[in-house]
Amino acid sequence: MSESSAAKRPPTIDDVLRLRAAEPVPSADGDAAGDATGDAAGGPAPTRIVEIARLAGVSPITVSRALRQPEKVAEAKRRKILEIVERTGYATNPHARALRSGQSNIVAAFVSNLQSQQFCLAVQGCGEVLEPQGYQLMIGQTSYSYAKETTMIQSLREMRPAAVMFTGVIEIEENRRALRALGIPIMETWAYPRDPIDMLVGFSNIDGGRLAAEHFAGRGYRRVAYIGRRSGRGALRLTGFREGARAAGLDIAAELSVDRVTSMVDGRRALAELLSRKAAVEAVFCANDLLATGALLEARRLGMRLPDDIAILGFGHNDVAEELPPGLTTIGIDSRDLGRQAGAMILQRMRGDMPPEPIRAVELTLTHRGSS
Amino acid sequence: MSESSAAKRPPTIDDVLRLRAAEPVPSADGDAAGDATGDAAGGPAPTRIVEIARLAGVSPITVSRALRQPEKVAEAKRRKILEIVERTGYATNPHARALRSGQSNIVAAFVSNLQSQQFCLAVQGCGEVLEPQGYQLMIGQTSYSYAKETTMIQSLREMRPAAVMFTGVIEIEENRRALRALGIPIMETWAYPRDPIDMLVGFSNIDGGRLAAEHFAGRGYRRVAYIGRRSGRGALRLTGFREGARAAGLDIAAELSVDRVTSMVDGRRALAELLSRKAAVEAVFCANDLLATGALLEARRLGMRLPDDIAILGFGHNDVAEELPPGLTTIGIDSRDLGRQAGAMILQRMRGDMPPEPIRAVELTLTHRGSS
DNA sequence: TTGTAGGCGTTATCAA
DNA sequence: TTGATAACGCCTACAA
Repeated sequence: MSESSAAKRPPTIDDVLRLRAAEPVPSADGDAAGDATGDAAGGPAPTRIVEIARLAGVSPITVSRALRQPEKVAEAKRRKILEIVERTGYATNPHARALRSGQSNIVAAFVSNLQSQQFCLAVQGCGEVLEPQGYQLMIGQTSYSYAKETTMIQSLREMRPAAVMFTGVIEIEENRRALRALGIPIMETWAYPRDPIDMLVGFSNIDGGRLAAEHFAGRGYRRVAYIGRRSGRGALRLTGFREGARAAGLDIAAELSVDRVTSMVDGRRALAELLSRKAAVEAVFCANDLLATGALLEARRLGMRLPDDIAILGFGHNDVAEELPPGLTTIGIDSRDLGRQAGAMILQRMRGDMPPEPIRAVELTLTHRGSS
Repeated sequence: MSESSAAKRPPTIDDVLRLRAAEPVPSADGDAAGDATGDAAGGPAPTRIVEIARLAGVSPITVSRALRQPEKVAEAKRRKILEIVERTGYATNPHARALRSGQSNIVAAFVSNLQSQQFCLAVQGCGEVLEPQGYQLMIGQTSYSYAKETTMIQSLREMRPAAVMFTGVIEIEENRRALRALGIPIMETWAYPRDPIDMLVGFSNIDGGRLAAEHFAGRGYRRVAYIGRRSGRGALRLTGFREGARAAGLDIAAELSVDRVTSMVDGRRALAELLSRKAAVEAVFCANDLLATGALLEARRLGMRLPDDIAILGFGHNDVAEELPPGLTTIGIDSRDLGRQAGAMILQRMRGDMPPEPIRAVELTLTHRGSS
């Protein structure tokens, strides 16, 4: 840093412009070591609890208590200790703590896909609850691959987190056993199995599919179609859709299987394929919003009017779905809230309380917009 | 699990349907403990290196070496040890290792916004390089907040990661010092400051802005406008845009400041505001694709033809930008590749090699589509 | 309320 | 190439 030696304030426009591309000059250019954290006392921050203990004139265990169970330390001592900790910038070594206590502050969170807005929201919600309590989220991506899921679950044995959360449920029996064997809180989400490994905040994907069929029936569509995966949650949504359609007397004119969903293009293609079948479909239920937005865009590209020429219904409550004219009708949950609930339950279990109810359901809602 | 006791195979449709909503039954229902990982030898996996040492008839340190520096252990012993480790499912305790060796296997990655496709791609790319080498990414979100950034950087002192990566650069001097004081590899990205803290894989946002102006000039637009933030990277892109516009003789008819960008709606609003000014703008450069897609949608909603009535140019190479008719022209980088390069450099530094060049530039490209 | 003693599981160091 | 010894920093168990 050359022009500016200011600290403790947000950067101004000048700071920002300082970033202007220039010859790379790798390092600092002589700015005096000043009041950076840990240097307040004039030296590097202490790395061991004994140094704090010495400064405070108490034994190490008292410092330890002052940090973890302040109520167990006399007011005066506690204040003095915490003041010294604050001033010196001392930070507990989490490895030593975890080694001795057997308790880590890391919670592993696995998402099927980091690109998914809803999964990220759920993880964020979970982090909002856990981080203020001193836990750190470690995020991994399973990429909808059973092989990768298995590898990551194996790696948990090494990582030794305090708990694990998934944006999904674990289907492979061997993985379920491996998770149970960890002996830590395990949170599954995004479905409603009857036998979760440990805890669950979920919803019934079958109900979601049924809701889709009921919505179509209510709007007067008769010939309907499904686009989506036939495995995992897609299969469940399809099952519910079929049941709902049968109950309402709808005619399922087509079920289009899309195995890999990586972009809207997959939805575009699927709709084009569906239309090429000349099945005279009035309404399409897409198993997720990425497919649905692709289908919606394709329909408009072909000059079709929504919902008159074709109605489209998605799943997932994705943001983009709201913005694309005429607006995508979509079924979904409040993902951030799901994450918060999951975080709160995990927290309870880590603290040793068994939560009153290890299984919770979140509400599925349908947001009606112009596409149906 | 009731119907199915299968393991070691991907789930079939039947397994999936088993997940059908039902009465919540919290736990397992008597499936015999079997060959789950760690149980292959008939008992729980060993948790200490001495147990492996005993089984192999060697001392603990030899097992430790066989795992970390196999070349230093005699062939026969090494094979025997690794076979036992494999068979029993033993996993090294990372806390003990980190405590004794002072080396963690955790790399902290901070993104400004987890919802950003490009940032996630960069983190994914980084993980692709680091995870096979045994490192784990710990992901945090700074939410474009200097306060949160500061808090998270403080928490690094406790976390003691092996390295830190940011999808951005650190502007606040105090934070820069705190990071330097950690004494670990620090990676900054997404800009091109002349004095990175430690290492950088970046690009010049000023060049990006200039590229935008040059593109407009090349397509024959004269009256142009800017929509975006006036802090951080937005300010840099604006600076470059101004320079490019001046050099090419363009007329910047408006500069619209948008401070919080959370959804496309911000872009919609900004364009509406811009149009209300009756500035007869021909082309708009939006500092990011979220704003640009919002602007594009708003323009179409108003019945404007792109690019004839108005041209729109974004920044970020976002996926969605490709799909929205008529396709958004956008400037950007290969984010996954940036992440991979960053990961490789971090790896080199963690292994103690100073990489030949601590600063690398990635290429900015313009993808031309129908919106300009 | 505070302190003493000792060990969590691993690896650095030194010695053979 | 292998091993003995000790220490990393903290917290549990127990005692005062």
